[in-house]
Amino acid sequence: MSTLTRVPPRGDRRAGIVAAALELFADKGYLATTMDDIGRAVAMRGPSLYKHVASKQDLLVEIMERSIATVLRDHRIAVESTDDVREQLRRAVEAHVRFHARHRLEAFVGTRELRHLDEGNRAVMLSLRKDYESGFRELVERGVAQGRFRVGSVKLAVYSILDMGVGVAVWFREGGEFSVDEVAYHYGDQALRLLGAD
Amino acid sequence: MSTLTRVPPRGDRRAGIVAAALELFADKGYLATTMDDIGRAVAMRGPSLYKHVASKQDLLVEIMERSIATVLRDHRIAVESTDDVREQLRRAVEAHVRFHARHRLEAFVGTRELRHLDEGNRAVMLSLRKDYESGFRELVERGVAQGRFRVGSVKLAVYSILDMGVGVAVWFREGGEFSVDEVAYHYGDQALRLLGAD
DNA sequence: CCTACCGATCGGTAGG
DNA sequence: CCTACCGATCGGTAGG
Repeated sequence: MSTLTRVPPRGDRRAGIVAAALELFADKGYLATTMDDIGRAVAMRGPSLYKHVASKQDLLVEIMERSIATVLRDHRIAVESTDDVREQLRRAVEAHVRFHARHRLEAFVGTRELRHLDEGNRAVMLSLRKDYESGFRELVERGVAQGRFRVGSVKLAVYSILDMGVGVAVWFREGGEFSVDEVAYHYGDQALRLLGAD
Repeated sequence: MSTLTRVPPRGDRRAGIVAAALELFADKGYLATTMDDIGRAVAMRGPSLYKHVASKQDLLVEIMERSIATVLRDHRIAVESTDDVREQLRRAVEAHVRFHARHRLEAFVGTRELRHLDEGNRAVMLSLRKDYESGFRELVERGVAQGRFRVGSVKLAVYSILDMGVGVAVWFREGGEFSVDEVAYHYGDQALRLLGAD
């Protein structure tokens, strides 16, 4: 019976395509990746992809939107999980680092392919990234106001903490010298040191 | 007389082309930049560039080689300028940050376009970057051995310090809130805090 | 989901 | 340093 044949549901097919695109965009770059490349990765011809996605650009947008949504959600959860600003900062940094270790490819594509987003999509993405940065800035400012952190410059401290987390995506390997948890813990610690936290 | 006419010397013409390529590669990316784009920036047609450079790839190689050579030289000078490991580390971080503030475009191209280097060139570049990283690692290890630094992990501390410096290239603006010197000083300070330096 | 194909782009060469 | 042009590639559409 036709209801028994294993036809991958529509959503799964599309998800597979997005996953393949993510891997290829991260590896070769958006421009260097062809629709044929993506098709080959999911056992189709390039033109067949258009039954599932509207365009190559659409794939990039979907990847980036999912990424930033995850990051923002994890950040919010971390900050709302406690009232102590020092602990909030630690958990926010840990969430930041966990994302960059677990979603290395998304992290790459998210920053390196920003310029290949269409005008409107890029504006939205940049604004969401700004929000994320602001969340950290407010956290550090509050810690300073409460006398819990001592920094030369809030702005430079925040950039430093975020950038060192972003860097994790470059070198982290599953099954390597450090587990995700270990890296998250160490980076939380380093961030607190950098902030002169009590 | 012909010796009086202002013909730009050969080297200058080539330097102008490399400079234009740097700006375009950083802005649009290597693949998205056409030889016509570069030509337009120096008031020529694309094909005319081939009188000065062998290929588009050559331009990328030249940009990257110059970059890494500068970084390695500045690092060496910083380390050789004193015997105190704490001061060596501070000066090495300052040199690292200065480079990423002053040569923002080179920094972008140097990391983001690595994958568009031909096999051989890429191997050389990766090896030189490894050398740079090793220089920092040895510095931190020596500081730890001398009891001057206290870190959870040398490796993670070095990655963190390097990555936060790399991040400077993203947001730094000449004439902005901070001067190059201020940024270099603050980052040197943050690195020492992160290392638990005495 | 496939083949055939369009229209546009691009690095590099020819030949002044 | 320029125009003309080659050969190859690519996103996307037509029409099954």
